[in-house]
Amino acid sequence: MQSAQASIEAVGYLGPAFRDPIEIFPGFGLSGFAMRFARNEEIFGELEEADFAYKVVSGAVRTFRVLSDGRRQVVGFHLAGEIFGLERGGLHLASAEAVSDCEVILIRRTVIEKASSANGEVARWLLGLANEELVRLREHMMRLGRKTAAERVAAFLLEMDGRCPNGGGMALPMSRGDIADYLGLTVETVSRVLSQYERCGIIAMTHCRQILLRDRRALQGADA
Amino acid sequence: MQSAQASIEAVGYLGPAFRDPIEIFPGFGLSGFAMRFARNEEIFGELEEADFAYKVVSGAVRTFRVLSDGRRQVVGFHLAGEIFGLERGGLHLASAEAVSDCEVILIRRTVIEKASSANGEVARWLLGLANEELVRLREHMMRLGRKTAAERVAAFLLEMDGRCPNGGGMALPMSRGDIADYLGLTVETVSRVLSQYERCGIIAMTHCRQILLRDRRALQGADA
DNA sequence: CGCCCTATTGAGGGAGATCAACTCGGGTGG
DNA sequence: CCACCCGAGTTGATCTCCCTCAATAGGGCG
Repeated sequence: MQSAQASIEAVGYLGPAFRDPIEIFPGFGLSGFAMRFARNEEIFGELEEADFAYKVVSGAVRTFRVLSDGRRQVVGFHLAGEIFGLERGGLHLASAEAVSDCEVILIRRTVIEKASSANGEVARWLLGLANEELVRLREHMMRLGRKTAAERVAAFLLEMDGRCPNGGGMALPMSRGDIADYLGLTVETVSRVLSQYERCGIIAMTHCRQILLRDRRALQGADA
Repeated sequence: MQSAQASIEAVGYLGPAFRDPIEIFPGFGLSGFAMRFARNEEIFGELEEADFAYKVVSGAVRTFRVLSDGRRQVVGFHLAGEIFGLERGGLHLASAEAVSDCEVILIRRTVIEKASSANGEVARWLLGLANEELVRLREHMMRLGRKTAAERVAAFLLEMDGRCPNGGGMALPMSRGDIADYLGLTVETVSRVLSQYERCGIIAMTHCRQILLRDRRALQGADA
């Protein structure tokens, strides 16, 4: 895991690291430049200066926090079109890494803040993003605090089914370890629950990351 | 638990239910009216129309969600000066109840939204509130997903110590059950951990809700 | 083809839940 | 003022779900 700066050369094989400026929120000069990151590469680290916010163009990103003894909590997965790293304050409160090779647009936070100050519509757009995230976090809090392993995995499958569709099923970009750290479980437990669901005919796994929901109703029930 | 409407008469003994309009965010006509709620009374329910946002004047409020089988997750505690019920969308995504007898100010959401549209400063103020909440939720997510019972309780004590000081110690407004449902634990576990901390001399409990942190360092360590 | 990382499966243990008994304290009514 | 009552809190014994440790299987990349 290298820093974003180091990666500019490191991922040269993926193509040009920088692209032309790209508009993020049209009409207010909120444009940024594109960068590519290889799988598992660090995009930014916890407590680093938060100079940029990020928008995923392709691929997937995870944000997470790590305790001193290595325990990791994945805060969220960010897929194409989504924005991350936008918290207030001068420092990032989580780390971000590429789940898969990916391309993201970087926008200077100073530019965003200036646009937000000058223009209420930008401020309201940011507010909308923050509120969407709040809804998701509160939902996830319920899972982490009060749901069983089976219920958490069911909720995860339903969440992802809408977000990364792939020919009738879904193509998960993340590993079992990422899922486990998102759901507050272990790799083994995630794997066991998935196997269980497959044995019951609730899901089908053509590859371990290619999952088809055969009985959405059952999963919704299991989600409680 | 009655609805907010029913409570207007129900809590008459607490004094007048309504007060004169009170400014919430000065200078933009964001004023509301005060209401009183008795301990454990419902302020609003999950999936009810979200006509109002709320600001705590005195006392404490809990917001929470409940699963069909009764499992409860407390999303947050709201003390004097804090605002709750402000999520986007037409429906409340959590219920709110008075932890103790309390007084809150109600502001029409339509008024807030109008002020936000007309005035970027209001929108930025709302954005700031949302971001504070995001920081708190992400921190709490780490606790729920990856921390032990002892670590969660330590984090809770440290959080509350700053928020409800009372003559050198702190006066918790909420029951063990509330704490347990906030931390994703059971009443028994919370009680056991607190007893443990008291036996070690890390805290002192004059009454069960009156707690003094004798060794903040140890708690910060336990918080990991 | 062979290596290594990821995923799966199995066996055993432990943190916290559950079930149950008991204590405490505050409020109410005699 | 005291006796009673009831909800809240504490403590103990047992259980269970998930974690831990370990071995095996699969799959992508050089």
